[in-house]
Amino acid sequence: MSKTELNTVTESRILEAAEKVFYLKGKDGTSMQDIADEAKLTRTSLNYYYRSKDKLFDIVFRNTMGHFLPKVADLLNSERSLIDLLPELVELVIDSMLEKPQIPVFVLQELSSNPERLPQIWADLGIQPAETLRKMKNDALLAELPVDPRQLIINVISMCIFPFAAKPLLLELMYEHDEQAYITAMEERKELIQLMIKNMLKSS
Amino acid sequence: MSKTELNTVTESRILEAAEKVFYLKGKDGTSMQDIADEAKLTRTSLNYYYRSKDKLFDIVFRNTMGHFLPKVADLLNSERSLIDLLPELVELVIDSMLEKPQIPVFVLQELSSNPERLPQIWADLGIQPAETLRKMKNDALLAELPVDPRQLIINVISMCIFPFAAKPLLLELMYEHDEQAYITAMEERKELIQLMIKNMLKSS
DNA sequence: GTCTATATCCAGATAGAC
DNA sequence: GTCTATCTGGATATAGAC
Repeated sequence: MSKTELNTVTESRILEAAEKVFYLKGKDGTSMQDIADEAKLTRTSLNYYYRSKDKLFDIVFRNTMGHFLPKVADLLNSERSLIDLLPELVELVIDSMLEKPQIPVFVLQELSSNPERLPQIWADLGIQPAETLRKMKNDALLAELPVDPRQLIINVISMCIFPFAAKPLLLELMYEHDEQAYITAMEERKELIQLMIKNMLKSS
Repeated sequence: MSKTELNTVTESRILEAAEKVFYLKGKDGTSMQDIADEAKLTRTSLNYYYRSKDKLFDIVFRNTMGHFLPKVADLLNSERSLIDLLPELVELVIDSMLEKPQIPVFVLQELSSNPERLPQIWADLGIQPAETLRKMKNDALLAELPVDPRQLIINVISMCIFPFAAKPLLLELMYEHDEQAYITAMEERKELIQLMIKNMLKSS
């Protein structure tokens, strides 16, 4: 292996370690030492590769958003009606969360203390909120619905994401600490939410 | 005013300041200095009243849970069927969140990094998860439903709570930074979710 | 590239004057 | 009760040897 290859191997080992610890303890709860321990390196080396904690966190945060937002953005930027897209959206979001269930709390906490990050995120991913909102308002199929389309979408993403944000609670209250039972239930929700959507579109 | 009255006035001023800053920046993101500034005191005085940051945080956290969980617990501990209780639960939870919309992220973040706190919370509030789960399984009305009652409840609390956890996102994406429009929409959700519940109970 | 050693800073917490 | 002054520890980050 060449030196630059070794280099990138170490870099990604650091990123993995950083992600793991940041997800677990949050940005402020994590020290560079924690990450160094996890990556089996000294703090100095982290600084060598990523200069500062802020920079390292920033990369982890962007990677996290990049893990699922681009696919969501592709869907939203397509010319199809939102109603057609919803089933795919549900599938997509739940599958992403099953891979990394800690993402919701991690992202919500960061956005809640630093909402000014949002514009940068849209820019990174080529999303234009104003444009998306405009499209939604002009969407012929949506316009005929008995419900406010925004409420419809809020319902869907709430049901997709919240059960992961509240994982510890659900594990204890509903699934008797049985991880597998919890995961199975989350899988089942993909079908279940599709059904709920159909109901919402019918009801008046 | 007597000295002890002045005392308690200062104490509650500190608690208010602590709550405000903890809600905004999270436990690890806040320093005692931040709280002291907010309360217009020196750090020393905080320590005089509350001994340590951990103790202060603990009180804020318990107060927060106490803000809405006792009412929820009362509902769950009653002998009525969960199906009857759901409408009241929706009303209760959404109203609580409208009062303090930062609660969801604050609580979810803390529970996610310290899930071992949960047993203490049940103890404080006289909730017995095992008992509640048992009651749910023996609930005659629930047993006849076409859906897993746990999924039903997850859907309802997801739709009640998530829109507050994601407030910055919704404000930007759906309500063009119009706080009032956002609040009105959240109010409307009380009715809307009732309707969704009816649909869930009908569909097979 | 990775280490040890060190500089700087800031946080939490306490002692003691008033 | 509230302050100033101080202690101690831990965190980020850099310098410089190997």
